[in-house]
Amino acid sequence: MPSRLTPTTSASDAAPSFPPMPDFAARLIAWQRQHGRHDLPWQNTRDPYRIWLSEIMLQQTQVSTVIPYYTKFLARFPDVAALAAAPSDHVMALWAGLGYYTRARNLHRCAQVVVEQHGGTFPASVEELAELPGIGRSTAAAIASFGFGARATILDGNVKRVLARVFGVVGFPGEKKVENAMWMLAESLLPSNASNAELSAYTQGLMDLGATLCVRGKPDCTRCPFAPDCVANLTGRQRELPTARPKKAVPTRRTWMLVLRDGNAVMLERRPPSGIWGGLWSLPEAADEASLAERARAFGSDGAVSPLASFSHVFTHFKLNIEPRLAELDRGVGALAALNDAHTAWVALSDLDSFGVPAPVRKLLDSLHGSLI
DNA sequence: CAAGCGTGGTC
DNA sequence: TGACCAAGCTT
Repeated sequence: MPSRLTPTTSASDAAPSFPPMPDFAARLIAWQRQHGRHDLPWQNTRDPYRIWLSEIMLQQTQVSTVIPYYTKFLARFPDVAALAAAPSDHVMALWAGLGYYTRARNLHRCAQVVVEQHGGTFPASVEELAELPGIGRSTAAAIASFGFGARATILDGNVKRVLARVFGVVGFPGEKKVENAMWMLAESLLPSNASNAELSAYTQGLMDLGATLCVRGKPDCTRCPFAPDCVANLTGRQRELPTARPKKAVPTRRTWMLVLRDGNAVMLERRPPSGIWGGLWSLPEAADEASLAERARAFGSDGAVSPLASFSHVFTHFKLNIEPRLAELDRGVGALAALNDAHTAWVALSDLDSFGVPAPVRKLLDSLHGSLI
């Protein structure tokens, strides 16, 4: 029998077991009610639509980043029917800047499935929720817990960090084996005889503990209800748990972007539905200087292309060096409008809000707009 | 299964 | 200032 301070799971353990933790749920619920968060914009409602919308936006995204987007979406699309009926381009335009654009597409599809196959009402079970586009196991549990008081566990970044520290779970949580062990542990910690309200508070408590006390950098163990039992706290290993992601070199790519300008308008191209910035509107690109000049001529420019300040943008898995080039046309607004189709759009620099434009491209165009005034 | 998928916060 | 990663899901 290992000491309760001994890590009891690792990548090589076939059947991990964990130290006992009496009253984990009761202590967490009590802590959440006294010290947790109760005034986030998506709290104090049982409307599954609002809960779902917030949970999708919060995937891999911090609360402070989500709040303005959540407010915008709720104002424009007050219910699931309004969202389902909206054109895809409107949804993408409103999502622009938030990242992970597959979420926006799945959000829209999910709204349509709820309307067409569930009569406009979100299903109440975790199993049915998890079948909907963009809703995985953890998000389904969050929606079911907050919306219906269901007994289901989440397992997000907060919970992984809390569990790794409190129970001394060793191994990168992104690894399947470690994640599976954490799902088992999280399930085992759910309270057995709790009310709907208590189950909601329990789920919120998991998130709140990880987001406000058991943070990555400097966890505030003095205020933690699990400090007397926490493996990381008792052994001074808060910094080592959870186990960090294995380091990997980030490759660099380079692209040339064409700012084709006619007066106050620029030309945008719709990107392919999958891949980086899928489905968004961006600038025409080429793999080198000469190819870009060729594209400019094909669009009717005289071939005079001038350089703008280059910059780089870092994604999760690669770094992109962007070489913007400026070319000018003088056709006038009326002639430009006739060129627009499903893949091409001439857009006034003052009207970019109507299009889903990637954040770094938006910044480039905004700076250009500013310099033209 | 691991890889692909954005952006901004934080230190 | 670059490293690290956040209320993960899909392929």
